[in-house]
Amino acid sequence: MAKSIKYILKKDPEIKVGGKLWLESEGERFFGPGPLELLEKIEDTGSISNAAKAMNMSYKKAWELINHLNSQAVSPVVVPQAGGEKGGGSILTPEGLELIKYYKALRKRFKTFLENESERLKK
Amino acid sequence: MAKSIKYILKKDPEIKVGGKLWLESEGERFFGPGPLELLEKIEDTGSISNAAKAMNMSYKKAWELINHLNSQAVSPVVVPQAGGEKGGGSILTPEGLELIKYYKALRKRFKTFLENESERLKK
DNA sequence: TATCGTTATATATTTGAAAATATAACGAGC
DNA sequence: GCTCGTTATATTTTCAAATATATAACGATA
Repeated sequence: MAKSIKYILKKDPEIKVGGKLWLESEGERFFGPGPLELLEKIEDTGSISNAAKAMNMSYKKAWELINHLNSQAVSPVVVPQAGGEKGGGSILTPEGLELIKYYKALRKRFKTFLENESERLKK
Repeated sequence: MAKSIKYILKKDPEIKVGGKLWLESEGERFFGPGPLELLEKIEDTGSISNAAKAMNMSYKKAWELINHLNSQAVSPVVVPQAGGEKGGGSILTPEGLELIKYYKALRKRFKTFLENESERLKK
């Protein structure tokens, strides 16, 4: 009789089931933990540029994430404004705010899944 | 009233929730899709070396994965034999086979989770 | 004891993704 | 029309991760 998994892996240090979630279109990922944080920081700071700085991301990468993200939505989740008062900035649309809300709820359900699976590994 | 998520993302091409799962110890991953495939190939081919070739992985990386994996188990999941008939080889222990079985079952439950979440995104 | 292809390990090389850098366009407010 | 800091974009540089290469040890079999 083969041992079940909980007798195979070490108990100390504790072993957990970890994971990552994202949204994808045609196998290409366009939203996950990184873009979530970026959206939140854009909301906080008012610009892609400042948001990128705040999370130690290059502006280029941040801009590409936002650009790609916008292309997957019916209408943009971030609206850029080049030029203008203080040089411009970017704002989240209601759709952007809803996306944040959705992903956080999804993440919570995933957390529960991972916790349940990690419990299974224990005696 | 804000739109719900299903009115925000494009319907075509279809958008799905994707993800990845692994086993971790102290935040360090030691088992996931790659090691799973490697174990299966070791079972098929009889050696780490051949298994690595079969999946286009360098021997070094394969050896490190196996070494790390063994260190997380109470007793080894792969037993190496350097030297001997045909130069040696490696065999999976019953624990190794059980680990494959466990991970595949876990992956199936995760697949269900992802499918349910992807359904939510549709009308 | 000679052979075989493997395990085990160290070092050198490649390479590809990320970051850094540079530059132009933008447009409200002064 | 000048200034500001942003968006937008191209190019260069960096760096870490992966691969490639090299070498020794292993041990059953013949």
